[in-house]
Amino acid sequence: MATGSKRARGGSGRVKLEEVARKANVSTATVSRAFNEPDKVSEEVRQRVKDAARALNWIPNAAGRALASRRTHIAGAIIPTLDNEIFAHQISGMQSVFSERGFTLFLGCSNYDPDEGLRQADAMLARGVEALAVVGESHPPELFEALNSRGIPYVVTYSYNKASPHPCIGFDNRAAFHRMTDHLLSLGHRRFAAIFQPDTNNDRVKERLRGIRDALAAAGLDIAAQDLMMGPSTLEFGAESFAALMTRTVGSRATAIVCGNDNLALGALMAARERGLEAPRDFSITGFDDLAISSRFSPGLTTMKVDNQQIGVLAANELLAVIAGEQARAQSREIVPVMKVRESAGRAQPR
Amino acid sequence: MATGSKRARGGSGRVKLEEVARKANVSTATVSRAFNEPDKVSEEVRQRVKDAARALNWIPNAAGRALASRRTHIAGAIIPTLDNEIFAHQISGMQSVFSERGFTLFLGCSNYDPDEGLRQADAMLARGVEALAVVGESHPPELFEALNSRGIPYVVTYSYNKASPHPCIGFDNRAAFHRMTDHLLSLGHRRFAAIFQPDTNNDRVKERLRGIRDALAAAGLDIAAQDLMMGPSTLEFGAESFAALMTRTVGSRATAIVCGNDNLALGALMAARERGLEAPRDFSITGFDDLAISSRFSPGLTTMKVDNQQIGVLAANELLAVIAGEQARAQSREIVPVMKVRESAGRAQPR
DNA sequence: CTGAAAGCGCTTACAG
DNA sequence: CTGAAAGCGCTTACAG
Repeated sequence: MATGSKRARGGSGRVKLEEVARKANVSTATVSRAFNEPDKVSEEVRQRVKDAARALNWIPNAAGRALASRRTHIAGAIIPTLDNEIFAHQISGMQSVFSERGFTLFLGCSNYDPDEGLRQADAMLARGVEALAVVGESHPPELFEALNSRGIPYVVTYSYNKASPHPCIGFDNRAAFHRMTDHLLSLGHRRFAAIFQPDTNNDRVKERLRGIRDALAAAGLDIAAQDLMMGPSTLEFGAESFAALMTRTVGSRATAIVCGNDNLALGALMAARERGLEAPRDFSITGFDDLAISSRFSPGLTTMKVDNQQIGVLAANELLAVIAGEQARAQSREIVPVMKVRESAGRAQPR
Repeated sequence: MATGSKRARGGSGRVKLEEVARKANVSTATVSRAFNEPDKVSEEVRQRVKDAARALNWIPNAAGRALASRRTHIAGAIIPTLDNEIFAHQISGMQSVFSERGFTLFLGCSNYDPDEGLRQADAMLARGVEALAVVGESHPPELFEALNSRGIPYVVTYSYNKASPHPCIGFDNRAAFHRMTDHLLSLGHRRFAAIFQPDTNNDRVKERLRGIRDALAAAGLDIAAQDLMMGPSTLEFGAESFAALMTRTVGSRATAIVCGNDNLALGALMAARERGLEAPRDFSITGFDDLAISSRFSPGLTTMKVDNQQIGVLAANELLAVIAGEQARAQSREIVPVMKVRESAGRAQPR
């Protein structure tokens, strides 16, 4: 009854630092220091405090701590979807680095809807994330403005673009597909088709298509409108698209099919097998991602590999370096995809 | 200089509720109510407050709010790994439900290390998660104790076990593999092998193996020690294991191979193809998961499908119901896997 | 090395 | 319907 509060505000019920202080016979300041700046506390007192904390099973309340210290030790990541292992691997890499450094990770999925991405970013900002990673550059300007005006360090992942105003950790999607197309050109192909995932709100896909077109243009070629199939990134769509492409008469049919990813290419290869068609005898085809199955499939799929987990690791490290004040801004890092030449793409057959 | 604080404690630099109140000419209490209990504020004042907030680009500080209200609007999920699409889909389902209800999601991966899972759970508890979902029951007792002693609602996902002391949202792994084994028995198989992922710290895998053994025991059969291959859940291990099993002389060789998941089964099927062996002519094989490729593969893979996204959705809804006080405890929900009978498992061939 | 106390940015019981 | 003010659980500048 001595110093009871005048208003009933029932606490959280959790043990609080004050109780630890009382039990250890020290001030609250000392308890705090014992955990956050241990060298500033004498060996003996430190031990006493830790014993008391353990005995009471105290877990510091992060809200109180965050309010007082203006640190949350929370980082956030926003990806389009977890249904794609590419992004899952990236998150996995980030998660482990952050966790190791005492950061907990918020995860948001935009489902390729920029507004949803913005909403989730706002929710994370309100909760005091100290850094944010977002996939790609296709986001509302408000998102980057919110980050910049609050001085929250961030990186764009998966895309890499020299000219970008944002720190990027990823690879040059355009250059990668330019390279793949050059490979097919060097095999003698002159007639190209493409099977792609949708490019709505997706700067990576747009860049990939541009890479193909750049390479073809340099050889005086292009992809005809009817030879560009765009749809869901499923085996089914890969298969259907392949079937559609093969309805063209042999003379005007593409000999090389560039797919936006391995899944689409594998779907096409399966459809081919059902029709008795074979790569590289009857056509050539390429993918992107180098899924585990792509190398073991028959024919082995020519594709490109990107270490997505590493993208996540690098992104987290850059963000942590900025948070720690080691650098003013996240630095861009370019990852170079590795080309995997296998049997699915061979020399163009004379017709 | 009038009421300046006596101590320099430089704030966060962010706009705060107090400034919104000043601009709108109301008290801080009114600003808070305008957002959290709008009916308690007159139409006109509410509008004035919202305008002021917008003009100042105010985002509420979640730490302050959490401290005062003892609500964080944060939930957490701990899964073994994101490298498995099964868990990625589950998280995806949870994420979207939570996000819709104003909750932000912490994601932790234990990498099948119970201590790491516990550490992440503690970090989440310190940050005030209002609910937690964990995959499976293989966790240190401290984890569940911490949850229970703090009254944090939780669910175990993916596993379902009638006898479990925890609320479970998932399926009965043992029953599923019992069913699959019965299917193979009904096809006349009497000699079984299994290719499985490791069962360390993994109650789901242990239950699956038990399901197989239960079904076999009922038929007076068992799996010989050398016919149980256990290793990484990769195509490679599936392939190697198949090769190893096929080195046995035909008479003592398994005719049915039960795989712990589709990936292992697909690896085995690929190895078979390389050797000129074919299912179901030369052997029968089953998987679990029904990956997209499993139905299109040739032969189509007999397997079982679980809607993992739905598990995530149900888990999030249960947790939200408890948080909202609609029920005292999360309720268990059993999902029933759907059997997909395809060509890879056929009648046992006479030898 | 340690403590008394102010302050972090909100919410909410109380009073009107 | 609105406001004055206490309080949520910590950290930290200041003083010793």
